[in-house]
Amino acid sequence: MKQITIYDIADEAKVSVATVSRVLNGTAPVKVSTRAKIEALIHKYQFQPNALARSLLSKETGIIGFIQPDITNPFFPEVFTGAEQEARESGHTFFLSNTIGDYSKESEYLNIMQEKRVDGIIFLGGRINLKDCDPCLVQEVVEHAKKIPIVLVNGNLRNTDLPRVVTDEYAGTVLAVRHLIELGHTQIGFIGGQCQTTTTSIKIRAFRKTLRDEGLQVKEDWILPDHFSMDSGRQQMQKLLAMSEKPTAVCCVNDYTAIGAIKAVVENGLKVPDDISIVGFDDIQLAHHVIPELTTVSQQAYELGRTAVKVLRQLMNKGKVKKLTTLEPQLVIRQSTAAPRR
Amino acid sequence: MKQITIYDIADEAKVSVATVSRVLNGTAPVKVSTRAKIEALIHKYQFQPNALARSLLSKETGIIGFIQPDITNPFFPEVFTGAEQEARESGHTFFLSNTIGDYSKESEYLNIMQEKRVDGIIFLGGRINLKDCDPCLVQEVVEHAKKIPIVLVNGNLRNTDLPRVVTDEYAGTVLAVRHLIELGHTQIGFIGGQCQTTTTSIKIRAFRKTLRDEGLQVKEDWILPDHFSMDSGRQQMQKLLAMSEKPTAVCCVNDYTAIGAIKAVVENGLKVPDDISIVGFDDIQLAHHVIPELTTVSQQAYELGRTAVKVLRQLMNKGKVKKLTTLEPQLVIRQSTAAPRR
DNA sequence: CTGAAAGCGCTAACAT
DNA sequence: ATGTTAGCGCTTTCAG
Repeated sequence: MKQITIYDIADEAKVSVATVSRVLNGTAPVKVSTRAKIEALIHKYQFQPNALARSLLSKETGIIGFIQPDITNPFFPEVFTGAEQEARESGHTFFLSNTIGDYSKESEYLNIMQEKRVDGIIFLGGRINLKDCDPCLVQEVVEHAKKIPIVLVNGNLRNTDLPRVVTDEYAGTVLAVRHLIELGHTQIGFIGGQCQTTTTSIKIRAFRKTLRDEGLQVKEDWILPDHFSMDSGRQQMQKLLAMSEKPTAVCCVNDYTAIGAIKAVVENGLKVPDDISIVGFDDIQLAHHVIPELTTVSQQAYELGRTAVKVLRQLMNKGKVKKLTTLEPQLVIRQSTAAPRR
Repeated sequence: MKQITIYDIADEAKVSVATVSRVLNGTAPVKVSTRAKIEALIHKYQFQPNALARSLLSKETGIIGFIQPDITNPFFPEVFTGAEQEARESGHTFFLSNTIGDYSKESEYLNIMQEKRVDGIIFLGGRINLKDCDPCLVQEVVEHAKKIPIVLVNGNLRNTDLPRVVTDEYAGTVLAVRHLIELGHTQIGFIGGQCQTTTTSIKIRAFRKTLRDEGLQVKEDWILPDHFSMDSGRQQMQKLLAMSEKPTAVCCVNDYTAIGAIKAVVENGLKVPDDISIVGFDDIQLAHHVIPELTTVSQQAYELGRTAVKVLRQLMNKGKVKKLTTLEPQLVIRQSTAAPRR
């Protein structure tokens, strides 16, 4: 169990630690014979230099902190996978946290990451997605950002100039609503999301505006935010279906709620899209495995992750960074939307 | 951007670093007035002690390495969530890797984790799930395990005594097959998984044995391993449905393939469970949101994660550990299984 | 109660 | 080509 060190190698090879360090890093020429001797020892003991000691000196850990709310919602793993892919280029690896949108956990992780001297942080969800975030929580992030590069993904912090990478959720929602209108729908509802959340409020705003722009009436009763889960989608759709006057199409805050919504429709003996059209948001992998396959707005989660790392890397290299990178979402038409009955 | 150190604090407080260290750790009494002075400074500069320096000394990083093949398959995030929950008790956090079952990536991560001196490693998937693993790959893990505690989850390494936490997949499969037989099925197929994988071979073995024990015939053409993805389930079910003689029920290697299989059935204009019963394995959250809700075998993913951390902790504390902890799977009957037609 | 100093494992001048 | 040595930031004896 004892970890062996550069000294152990040096002793046995009868050279100084500097020489061992040199063969380890190829940082200066070493005689072939002594190099061979040292390499043999390294192999013999399966010696791995202590990264803690190295980092203490170099001030680099090669670690990126990834703060995200729910690893169980496939959207985040997809972003993570993109980030990981991109990070390979620069040899960075990840320290992952699961905050469940709990602000105190975010603080905790922010501190831990700072203590562990990660090279940078990618922040998703939680407080950066709040319409009205407590200034203290904002300030906390700003303080950390003074010491360590942070990029915000799909979120924002008021009065702050942290670099951000976002999907244009407004435009995405417009795409979704227009699609429904073009199919001939005039009675459209909105389901899911939390009001205090920017994702939700942006989407609802785009929803209302598009409806009005197209000369349609916005029925407030049909706007039912609640949560981001499948269960939530199911429940809200249930409510909608219990109303005397029902919409013929529904926009959902994300694919998870959309899947729940479909479930509710089917449970009521109705059919998607025949009786009611449903459109999601995110385009998680599952979206085209569900029955019926989900029409949705692609956020390019993977690309979002890659881009976040690219921006973070610029920041870490003290290069100039675009304060805002926007990815354009795309409408993906599949089976869950169709023209309304008759 | 400059990180401040214990020296900066000591200087400004006109005390020695030792004293600062004492208030930081509460490791010895400090006069109230000097303590106050120091604490004020710590707050003023938002000082966070450098964990690298600490770990260098303490030989503990508070980090657990989590090696897993596919963060995109919800089963793994569920295990991870359980692990994280349990790890909070001891203040451990996670270093995550995504190996995509690529053995060279596993090696790479094993090395990185070793260099970073993580306190322990939880290993899922990849080589530990191989029926016939290259001895070199086995040896590599064994070498690492000499230096750092490793626990294997749902896998094994031949001729090795690394502690393991596993679901009894054999028993789980028996449960699934029996359920189908009790419903009256006699024509049963098996879909998904990779042959070289122990999960798959254990399940297929249990599948065959149970069928025979119940006096039923095993039709080899109906055993179609391939992969673990939804697409794979869809394709294999497609093949099954194209056969002249078809089974009336199908066991799937996991929930993902089962969902793909349902998809294929519906695409062929048939119904689950009316025309064909389907049972999955894992009981991912999605299983009860899919239409029809999936009958499956619960692996208690969350519990698996918790247990893995518990065992790992014992190992880290050099306590005695059970070499093998087995979790009993449970049959969860939902809507995707029913008695065969007529 | 507090300070001086050694040392954790490694790298990077600076010598030789 | 190789050795010596001074840190990196922190904890921990050992003295006062």
